[in-house]
Amino acid sequence: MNEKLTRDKEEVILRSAQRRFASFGYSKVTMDEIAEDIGMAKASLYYYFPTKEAIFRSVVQHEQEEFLGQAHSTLQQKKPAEIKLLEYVHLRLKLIERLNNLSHFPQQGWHDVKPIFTDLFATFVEHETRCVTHILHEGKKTGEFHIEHPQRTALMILHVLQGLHLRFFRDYDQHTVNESDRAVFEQEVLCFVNAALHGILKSK
Amino acid sequence: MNEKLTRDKEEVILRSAQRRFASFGYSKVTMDEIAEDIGMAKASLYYYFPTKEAIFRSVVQHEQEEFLGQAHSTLQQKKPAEIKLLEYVHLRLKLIERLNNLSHFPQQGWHDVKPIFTDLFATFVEHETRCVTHILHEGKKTGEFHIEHPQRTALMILHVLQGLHLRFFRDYDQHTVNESDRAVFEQEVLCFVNAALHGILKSK
DNA sequence: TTTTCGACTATTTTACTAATATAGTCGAAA
DNA sequence: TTTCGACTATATTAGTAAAATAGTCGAAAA
Repeated sequence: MNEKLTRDKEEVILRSAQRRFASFGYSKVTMDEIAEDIGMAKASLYYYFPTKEAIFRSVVQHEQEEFLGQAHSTLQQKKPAEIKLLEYVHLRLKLIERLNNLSHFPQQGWHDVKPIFTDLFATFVEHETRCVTHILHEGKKTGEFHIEHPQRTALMILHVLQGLHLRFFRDYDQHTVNESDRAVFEQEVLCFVNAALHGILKSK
Repeated sequence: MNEKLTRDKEEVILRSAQRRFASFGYSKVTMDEIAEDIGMAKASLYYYFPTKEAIFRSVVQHEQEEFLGQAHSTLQQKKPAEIKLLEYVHLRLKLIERLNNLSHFPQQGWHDVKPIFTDLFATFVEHETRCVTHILHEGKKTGEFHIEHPQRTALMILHVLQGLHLRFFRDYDQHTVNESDRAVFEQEVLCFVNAALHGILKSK
C-alpha cells in the first residue's frame, strides 16, 4: 500500500529535478538543491534513487516515454502515411524543445551527460527508427510511397533531424535561443520533410 | 619582379602551415614549427604574414577558392540541373574531407577557430547559397524541377549537409575517423540528396 | 633595398596546489 | 519504513608560479 506513496514521492522528486535540470543543466544542479526544493534533506533522496545519474536518467526516460506513447497512438490511427510522418515530425519537434533544456543540450552539456545515457539514447533511437521505418513501410505497402530502402531512408530522415538540430543550436547557449530562432529552425525542418516527401524533380 | 618571389615564399609557408594544421589543428601548431619546417626563423614569417591567424585564414581561403572554382566550372557546363546538383554535392564532400582536418573541425577545434573566420565562413556560405540557388533556379526554368521557394530550399539543402556533417563527426576526434565511417557518412548524404530530388511520394 | 634572423617582451597556456563544493554513506531518530 | 544530521571521499574550482608562444625590433646579410 505504501508502494503508492513511494511512487508519489518519486514523482515529486523527479518533477523538482526536471525543473532544475531544465533551467541549469545536469552538472549545474546539486542534490542539495533538488532536495531543498521539496523540503527534504539530501540524504533522503538516496532512499528513492541510488545516484544523481539515476534521477537524471529517470527524467529523460519520462520525456522519451511520453513522446513514444504519443507517437504510437499516432501510428495506430487510420491516416495516410504522409500525414503520419508529418505528425511524427511535429511531435518530435516538441520533444526536442523539451530535451533541449535538460542539461543544456547540444553545446557544453553533451559531453557532461553523454556517458550517462548513451544507452538510453541508443534504445530511444531504435524506437524512433522502428516508428519511422514502420510509417515508410506502411506507405510503401499502400502504394503511397515509392522507396527502395525504407530502413535506410528512415535512418537518413532521423539523422537529418538530429543534424539540423545540432547545426542550429550548436552556437547558442541556452539563454540566447529565442522564439524566432526556433521558428526558423522548425520552418527549415518542415522544408526538409516537404522536400523528402515531394522531391523537387518534376519527372518521375 | 621580386613580387613573384614573394608570392612563391608565401606559397611555401602556406603549404607548410596547411600540412601542420591538417594534422594537428590550429591551436596545436606553433609559428616556430611552421618556420622550422621550411628552414626559416619564426621572425621571418612575420615578414610575409602579419599574424598566425592571417596564415590560417589564407590556408582556409585557398581551399574554399579551389572548391568554388571547381563548382563554378561545373555550373557552366551544359548538363541537367539534377546532375549539376549531384556533382556539386560530390565536390562539397571532398571539400569537407579536407576542411575537416584543419583545426580538427567539428568538435574541440570549432570554438578555437570560430571567432577567427566567422566572416570567412559567412561569405563562403553566401557563395554556396548562390551556387545551389542558381542550380535550383535553372532547373526550375528548364522545367526539370518543381520548387516553390528555390532560395529557401537551397538553404535547407546546405544546412542539412552541414547538419549531417556535424552529427556524424561530433563524437569522433580526428584519429578515430576511419574510412568506413566516412563511407557511411557519404552514403547518407547521397541518400538525402536522392530523397530531396525524387521524393518518396508516388502521387504528385 | 629587400629579406632574414637572434634576442627580447608581453601575453597566453599549462601544471601544480590549496580550498571549496558536492556526491554519496551511515547510524541514529522519528 | 522513512527521514535526516553528521561524516567522508572525491571531484571542481580558484589561485599561482612556470613554461610556452605570438608577436616586436633593430641589426646583419643578401
